Amino acid sequence: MKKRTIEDYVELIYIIQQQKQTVHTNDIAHAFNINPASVTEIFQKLNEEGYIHYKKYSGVTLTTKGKKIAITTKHNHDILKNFLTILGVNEDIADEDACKIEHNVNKQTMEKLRKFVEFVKIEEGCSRWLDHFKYFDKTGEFIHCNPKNQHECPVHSKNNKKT
Amino acid sequence: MKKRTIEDYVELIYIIQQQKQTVHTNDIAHAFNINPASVTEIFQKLNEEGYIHYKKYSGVTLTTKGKKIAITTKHNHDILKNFLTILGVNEDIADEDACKIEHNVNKQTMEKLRKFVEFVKIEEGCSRWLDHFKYFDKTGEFIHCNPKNQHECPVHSKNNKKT
DNA sequence: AATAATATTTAGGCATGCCTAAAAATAAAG
DNA sequence: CTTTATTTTTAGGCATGCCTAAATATTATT
Repeated sequence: MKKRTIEDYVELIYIIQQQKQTVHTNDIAHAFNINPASVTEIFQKLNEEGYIHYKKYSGVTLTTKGKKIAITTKHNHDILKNFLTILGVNEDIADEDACKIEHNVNKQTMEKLRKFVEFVKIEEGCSRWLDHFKYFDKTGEFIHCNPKNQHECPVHSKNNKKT
Repeated sequence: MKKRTIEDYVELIYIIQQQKQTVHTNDIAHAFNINPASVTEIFQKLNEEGYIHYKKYSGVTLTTKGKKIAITTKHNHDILKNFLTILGVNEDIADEDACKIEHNVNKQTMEKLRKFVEFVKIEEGCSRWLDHFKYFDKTGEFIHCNPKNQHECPVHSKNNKKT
């Protein structure tokens, strides 16, 4: 039995809302594969706690508070997913795991991860170490990322075709 | 209300067992700050499911099955903690977050993280990029990790004192 | 607009992970 | 070895996050 949090629901509502304006019980029920009746309960709770505007039978929209939560949650999710993707985790798994991690994690941790992703992004194209990491990941072989070794580096030397 | 899993308990029992042989309800109750009565219930469940040997009033020990789970869980925990520490997360936060993440995460993800930590460990001392990342984390300034820039790199040039 | 189809809600139920209070077993101190 | 203190267990309770079945709204079809 999966345990879903307020953030999960708010985030999903946010995503659906970008295409549909109002979000209905069935949208959530399908996406999370739970019973519409359960979604009604959740809507009631989210409404009480001020995350959504809810009126019986009319679907819901996010309040400002709700939208704010949704955005930071989605933001965290994206960072995590990007990060995992950098490490070479498959996209679908990265997505899944990002979901599981995103709520639990300390702000500082998120911040470091964000920086890491940003760092790698800036490095893009000139990052030898990441190539070396990927090579290490694939082959188990470690090449010293040392300028003087460069000519004999199987990852970066000219006469080497990267797979 | 924190949600703790079987792995959490088994792992804790494992850790305590390394110093105490048998683990008592109060040990767990203190460590997790929950009521001893709740621990009894948990012991009963863990016993039924074959993770521990349990007899009323006599404390518990891990079964082979339990020990196996505990070891891999602790292993994952260590990887996560090491990883977060590499990124510069404070040790206590790293520990806490490792706890939260360790059960939820895909095997592939764990594997990539493990490799990453291993990679960085091997690189130890000759890893310019990590220094550059830390510098970027601290200052927001990015230095191209390019061999020809090296002489003007504020992180690695001789006439620079690293803080 | 009447009826059929679909969507939503209500009501009642179940398992889980914790709680408190009180009972029972064990350990410690005189 | 008996009384007291401590630990552990039992019993009963509560909130949560889901479920099903049945009732009620809404929407679509003729």
